[in-house]
Amino acid sequence: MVTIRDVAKRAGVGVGTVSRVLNNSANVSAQTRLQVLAVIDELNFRPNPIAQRLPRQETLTIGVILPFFTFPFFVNILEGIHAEISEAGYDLLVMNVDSPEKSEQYFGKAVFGRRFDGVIVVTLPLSDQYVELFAKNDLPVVLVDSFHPQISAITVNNVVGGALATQHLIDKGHTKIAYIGDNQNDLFGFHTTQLRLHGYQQTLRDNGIAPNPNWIFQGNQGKGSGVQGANYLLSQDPTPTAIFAYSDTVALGVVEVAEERGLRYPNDFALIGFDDIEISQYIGLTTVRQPMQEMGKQGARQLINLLAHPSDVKAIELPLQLVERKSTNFIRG
Amino acid sequence: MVTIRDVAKRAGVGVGTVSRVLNNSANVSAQTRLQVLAVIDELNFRPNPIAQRLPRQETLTIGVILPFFTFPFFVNILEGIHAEISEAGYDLLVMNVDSPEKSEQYFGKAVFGRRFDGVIVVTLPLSDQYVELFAKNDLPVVLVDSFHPQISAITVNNVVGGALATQHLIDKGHTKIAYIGDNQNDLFGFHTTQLRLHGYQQTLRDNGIAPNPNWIFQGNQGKGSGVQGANYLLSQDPTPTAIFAYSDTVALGVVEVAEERGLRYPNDFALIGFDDIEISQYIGLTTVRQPMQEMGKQGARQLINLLAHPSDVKAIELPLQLVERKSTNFIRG
DNA sequence: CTGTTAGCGCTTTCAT
DNA sequence: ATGAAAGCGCTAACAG
Repeated sequence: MVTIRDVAKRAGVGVGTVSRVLNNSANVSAQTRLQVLAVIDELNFRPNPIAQRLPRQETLTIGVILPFFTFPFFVNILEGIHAEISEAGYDLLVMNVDSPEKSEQYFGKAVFGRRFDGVIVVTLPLSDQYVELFAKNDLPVVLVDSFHPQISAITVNNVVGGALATQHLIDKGHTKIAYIGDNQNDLFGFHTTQLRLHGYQQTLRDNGIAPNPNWIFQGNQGKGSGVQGANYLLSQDPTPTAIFAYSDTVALGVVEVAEERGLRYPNDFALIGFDDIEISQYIGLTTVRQPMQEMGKQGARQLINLLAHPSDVKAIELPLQLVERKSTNFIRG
Repeated sequence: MVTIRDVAKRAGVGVGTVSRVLNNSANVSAQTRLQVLAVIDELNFRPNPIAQRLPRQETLTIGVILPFFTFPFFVNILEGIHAEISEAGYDLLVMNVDSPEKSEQYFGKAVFGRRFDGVIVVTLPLSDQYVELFAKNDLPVVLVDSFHPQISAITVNNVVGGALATQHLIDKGHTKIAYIGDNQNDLFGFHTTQLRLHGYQQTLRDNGIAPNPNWIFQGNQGKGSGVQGANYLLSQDPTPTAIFAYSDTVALGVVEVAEERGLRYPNDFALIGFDDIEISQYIGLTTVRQPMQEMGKQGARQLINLLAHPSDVKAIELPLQLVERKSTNFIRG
């Protein structure tokens, strides 16, 4: 293993000088620089990143804490983050939370471990306690798809999203509109399902429609919520004509049940989801699109900015967009 | 920031002792251990991982080089790897190759960077040159969905996979069977498309069917390959009755074109894919399932084993499984 | 069993 | 502009 010392010796200079050319610092003559560079090349020397990090007191790595790593929503956000972070020369360490204990464990690792120069938290809520801990340790954090008043955050407006979806259904002529939520994440403390529900209820009222509590179902397991929800709704009397599913994944469960029962959208019922994951275009699902990759990118950019300007906290809200496909496209004759 | 020195001082012992209790090494009296532990707790001390890595000469992190991070196939493999790696207490650094240059860059980073204790390469081929470099640097590598005779590898048998798919179609009564490959990855040097093609051709011959070169199409862009391939095949005369798509993603492209033209499986044509990504179950696509997550897990386990026993190289082949769904389920009346 | 000390490979003053 | 030297926080060999 060739070290900076070897290079210095061979180039006939001090290690300090080698370090300076490595870091492009001023105060090194063109002459010497070239010489050192030549030796570095000759010896194929690469500085040991760990050895660099110790005296610099930085890790050059960013930690990302996120749940359910394989879900398309999170993968897309992660891709956005990864692109920006690696572009900026930082390493990315992914912490995949698949149980509440992991969450606690990773937050602890992040705050106390001196492992990261900054942290991005996706979807998971950040408690006041941790906000304080992050602050105390001068560790920049940004939230993506989550919110805290004192922390930089990239969000969409889920109430507006719920309203968008509901209004679309109403515009299509529906009045008997159901909502299937998903409390899967209650354990982790997400609360988007409540926000979208709120937008849904508000919009119904704004249109003079009284929300029917029998048409609101809160499941607790992604696609499973859709399955349970669809079965539940189909057992109601009267039955709703349109379903607003908390997420595209939940909508998938609804589709499954519908197929089993020989029902198909848009003719037998209307269906709208949320997120616009890739699969949605293949099954013709109308949905409210979240700019997932962009959310990741912006989050990463905010963090990188915070590294340089620690007090430049800001909250950014990205727009949601209705994507209309055949699942809501039945025109009553 | 509290260091090991602070702990030592406060506990009235030497730093060596503190280090020993930190690393659970023997030779420290229960008495002292308890005392030190108390102080660690009191001061809420956590050893600085970077400072630990330097003298230990290990990074405690594993690098994963993989392409197209967001594709379900890779996400699933990655999840398997992540689960095992983090279980074993290592950090995971993901290097997402989305262009040939990135590939070169990341391999260089892995070999020369002293950043990793070991590396997992997914799908990308490992050149002899790099095999040598990894060896020279005593850096363990394992390949997942890729192969090299001198390196531990987790693979499936793609020739057999091609045969499985083709035989299934033949068993369903088809003789006019087309293959749509995908050379997208040629740039990156994948070659699975050739292997599956080989299995396809071999199986046709074994069944006394002469492969028709007009029914073989090599696209070059995932779903796009399916789109081009389907359009091409539909312009042939005669037209095949069944299509074996290189991957489920390619099959998706075929479905898209078919829908545009008002064709639907299984009645108008039969379709089989490869991989069994999540979407396939929703669109009723028959496919050859790869045990993606298991491939990742086994790869990680092999690597962890190599860390302890550097010469214990082994090649593992995991089984493929035909998953029959409606896309091939037309029974000729 | 335990304290002391010499590094790990690099960065960064501090003189010169 | 540059060399020497003092750490960064920890581990591990050494001496007791």
